[in-house]
Amino acid sequence: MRAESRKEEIINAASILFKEKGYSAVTMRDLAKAMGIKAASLYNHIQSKQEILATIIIDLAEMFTNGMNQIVNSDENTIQKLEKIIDLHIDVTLRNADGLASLNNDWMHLEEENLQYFEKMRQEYEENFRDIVKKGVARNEIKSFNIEIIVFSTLSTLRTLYLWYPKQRNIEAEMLKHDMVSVLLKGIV
Amino acid sequence: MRAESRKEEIINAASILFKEKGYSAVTMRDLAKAMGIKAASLYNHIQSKQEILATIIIDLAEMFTNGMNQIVNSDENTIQKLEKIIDLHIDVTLRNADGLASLNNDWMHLEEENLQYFEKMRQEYEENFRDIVKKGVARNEIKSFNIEIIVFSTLSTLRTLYLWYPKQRNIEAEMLKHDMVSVLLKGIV
DNA sequence: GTAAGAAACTAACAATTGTTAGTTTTGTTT
DNA sequence: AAACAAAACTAACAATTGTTAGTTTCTTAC
Repeated sequence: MRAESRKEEIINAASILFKEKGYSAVTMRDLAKAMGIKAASLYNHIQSKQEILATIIIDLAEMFTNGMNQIVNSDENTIQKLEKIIDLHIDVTLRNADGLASLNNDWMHLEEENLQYFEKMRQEYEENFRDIVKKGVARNEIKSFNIEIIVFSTLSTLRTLYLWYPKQRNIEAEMLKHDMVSVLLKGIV
Repeated sequence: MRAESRKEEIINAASILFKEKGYSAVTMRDLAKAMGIKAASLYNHIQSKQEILATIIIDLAEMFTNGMNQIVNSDENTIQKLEKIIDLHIDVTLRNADGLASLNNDWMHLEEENLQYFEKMRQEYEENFRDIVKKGVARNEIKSFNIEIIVFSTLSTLRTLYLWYPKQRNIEAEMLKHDMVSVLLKGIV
């Protein structure tokens, strides 16, 4: 396992604090205390509080974007693509559940270019998702409910995984993937 | 339509700002500007910033608690109860979508008694939900996937409605209820 | 038109914020 | 042991925060 750089340690500590109280409510003194140093010392490793937030969010958003691009460019059927999207969310959640809190709740505190970049990625992600569902309905692979409702309902669950999965001690990733596919696609009744 | 008191106007304006930036990032001067007055003038109507947050969140949490208690104490079957829970979330969302942002994202900034009261209500709500699903599985009204996954998945979608529904111009409440029941209970495949 | 309450205002406060400058300590390499 | 970089420190800053005190203005009822 690669040794973490001091900067990475700070970003990980920040992810946890941001998850607990949100970006705006966490002060640099809070973060320093969590690291066992003084606030001014943080600036030997990072440029600003904003840089921390941007690093957390943009890295994660790019993971989703890259994952979705691979899925879109594959020649699988709709159900297989949806299964891969579920896999993608579970994988990213397992890798960085703390950071996903910032992506979901604090993206609006990004500044200028990073905010625009993030919003563009998010919009394209949702459009790719919607197109997959739309084609699925057109090909009768998916029931023809309102498309927006299907997209919203599925995406809500996947986006909120970060809040829930870390609390579950006895659910394996494979079991989660399997049951999640079933629940989201085939229903519970 | 009943005339809004000045205090209610302030709380509604605060709900919108809290939704956009979160409780911690909204200053009393931001709120005053949105009301067209100076920050100090707010204190003729409210006691503190914290009181505003507590009012928004506790009122909504009590709506959910009361709604859930009615459902639990009814003698309907599992599917009917789940449908009523979906109805409840849609109704509360339609009534106060802005406030739900605070309930979902800023509850941890409540202080002392209100924080405890909220956490108690939330925990009981989730337990009631879980019990309904559990009974449904035991009676073979619901497929026997992992219960936690079913509860999490359904609740995630319902809790996130506030983010999504206000943006939909051409979805009627009745149509939303119908398709949401179908998607969540019967699946999309 | 005056009394009274509601609702706005100005001015200021003490505390906290992110950040910088300059200095000292720690740890490693020669 | 000397040299050097990494990483910590102290002290302070200008701006912003929620809130209070005291005062003025607006609205309504008699």
